[in-house]
Amino acid sequence: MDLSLRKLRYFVAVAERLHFGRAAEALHIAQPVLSRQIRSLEEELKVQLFVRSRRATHLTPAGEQLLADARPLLAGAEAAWRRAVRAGRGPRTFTVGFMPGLIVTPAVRVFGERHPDLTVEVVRTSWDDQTDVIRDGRVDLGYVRRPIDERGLKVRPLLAEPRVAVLPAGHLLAGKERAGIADLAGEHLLQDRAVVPEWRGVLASAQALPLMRSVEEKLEHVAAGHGVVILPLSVAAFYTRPDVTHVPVDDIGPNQVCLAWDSTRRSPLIQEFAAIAVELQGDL
Amino acid sequence: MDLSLRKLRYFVAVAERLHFGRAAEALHIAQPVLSRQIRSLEEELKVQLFVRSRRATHLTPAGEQLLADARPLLAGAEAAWRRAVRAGRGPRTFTVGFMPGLIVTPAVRVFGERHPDLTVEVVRTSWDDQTDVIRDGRVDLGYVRRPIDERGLKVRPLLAEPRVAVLPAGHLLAGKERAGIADLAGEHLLQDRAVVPEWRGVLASAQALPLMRSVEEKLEHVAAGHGVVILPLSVAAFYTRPDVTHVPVDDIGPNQVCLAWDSTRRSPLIQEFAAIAVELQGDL
DNA sequence: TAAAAATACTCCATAGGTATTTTAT
DNA sequence: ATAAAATACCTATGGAGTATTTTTA
Repeated sequence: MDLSLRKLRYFVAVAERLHFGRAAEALHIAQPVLSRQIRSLEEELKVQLFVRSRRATHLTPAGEQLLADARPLLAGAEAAWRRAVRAGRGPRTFTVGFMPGLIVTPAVRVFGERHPDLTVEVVRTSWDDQTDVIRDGRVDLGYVRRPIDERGLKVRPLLAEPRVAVLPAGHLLAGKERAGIADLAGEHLLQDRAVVPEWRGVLASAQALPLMRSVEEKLEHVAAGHGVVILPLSVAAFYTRPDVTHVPVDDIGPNQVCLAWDSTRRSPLIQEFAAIAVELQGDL
Repeated sequence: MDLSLRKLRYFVAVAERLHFGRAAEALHIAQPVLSRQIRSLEEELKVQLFVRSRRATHLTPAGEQLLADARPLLAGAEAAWRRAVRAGRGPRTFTVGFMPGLIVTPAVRVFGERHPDLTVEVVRTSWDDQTDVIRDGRVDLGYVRRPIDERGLKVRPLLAEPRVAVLPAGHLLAGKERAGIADLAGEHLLQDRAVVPEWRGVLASAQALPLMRSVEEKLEHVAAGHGVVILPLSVAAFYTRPDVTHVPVDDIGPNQVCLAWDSTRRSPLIQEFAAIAVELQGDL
């Protein structure tokens, strides 16, 4: 009758690895336990989820379907748990996430003044977790930068800002007024391709990306001459260092900044914060 | 670690009734079992959910918060279960929901022709369940009529159609070209107020509404002279009967018809169906 | 034949039941 | 005094473990 979220979590672990032994290890349980739990899940649903063959395990169509639903469901459960615990402990809080370069303080200040009883918290996010923190309840509302996976979210465009190429200070293009994306041909893009779709079609050297979790680390690599990064203007302007400059790039579309929140929720606080943020934006 | 959906379901039952005994009865379990399960949930979360006093049980703030998240979570679990089972049994299906008066066949036909392997099903919905069927996975996409609770849904406006007052054939307004909402003063509205927000401000007789689940039943009551209903033109035009007519009402806004689907999902099939529906709409 | 998953078994935690007690009005 | 929830106590199922067998490229 009730779907077990534990079994669902186990299922996702196996589906991600397509290997019972390694999934069991990752879950810190014994392999036979996992085999039995998956089998039990299959019996409850009366549906086969995996095809087990000698040297490979793979998903059935039903398994694919379940996997698609499982992740948001688990994130939702985590979010519900976290929010309930938070509501029970101490003062009421409202948490805002934001990506580097975005200024949230004015909106937070106005919002905080209207709700003196509320503790307003602020969390800096990154490309990797900017939407995860919304889905799993760590923040109530996030300032995000597109492109994002909008599934499960309510997204409200806030502003668009131009993007620039960040270069070593000694670069040919350094100091130029503007540049075209063609001028970057041959450069190494120190970034996930998906973030700069316009990069397709550029003749560029493809190398393995070093792991860079923060803007600071990206700039370190740029300064070291490993390549260039494309950043929203406000970010490039914020993280200033003498050995790095930036030039606007004409044919790269602007970066869209949006407000986003969990689409299953309609808290008056979320609505109010969003209204304040939009209004303050209009003032600029 | 894992939230138990069973306990969550029990929690919702108690939160809805604020009475352990009656909730236990509704759940077909014994009252002490329910007491223990709720207590166990409170211990897992380390948060008090209910305040139990002698003749009343009520929710704590944490309980309120959990209740807000619980329902979509349970609906999501049900949807995931249902879709997995469906994907496992027989041929792949795509299910479309629609409200009375809406014509879905052209879109279904085009979509079905492009996917000969797919079984396309159609489900008629009502005011009460038009969004529930989306949330709990009974349909993949729905043609809905606003206003709806948009939480958890992705909504795409499709068309707007004028609304008319449906009257007995012998009514004063019968046969008129147009009417204003003021002309309906004193009439009994056989409908949920929320559906016709413009009705506020009309001097109208307030009576208990008889239970009417379908358009047919509403028309029966209109014919019997019990009052009037406001319907989208296409609905009034479809359900024709000799003892009932309708007149356009000027100052009631048009009814908006939208496509809606579960916002956590982004299936190519849903996208494609939506595109076809929008395109066919443009042709009219 | 060897890696991978399934089965066999044991143990304890948890969900269920009934009977009874506590509690607050 | 009494309605409502909590506690006590018992049973059965389900999840966890280890040891072992089955399966198939």
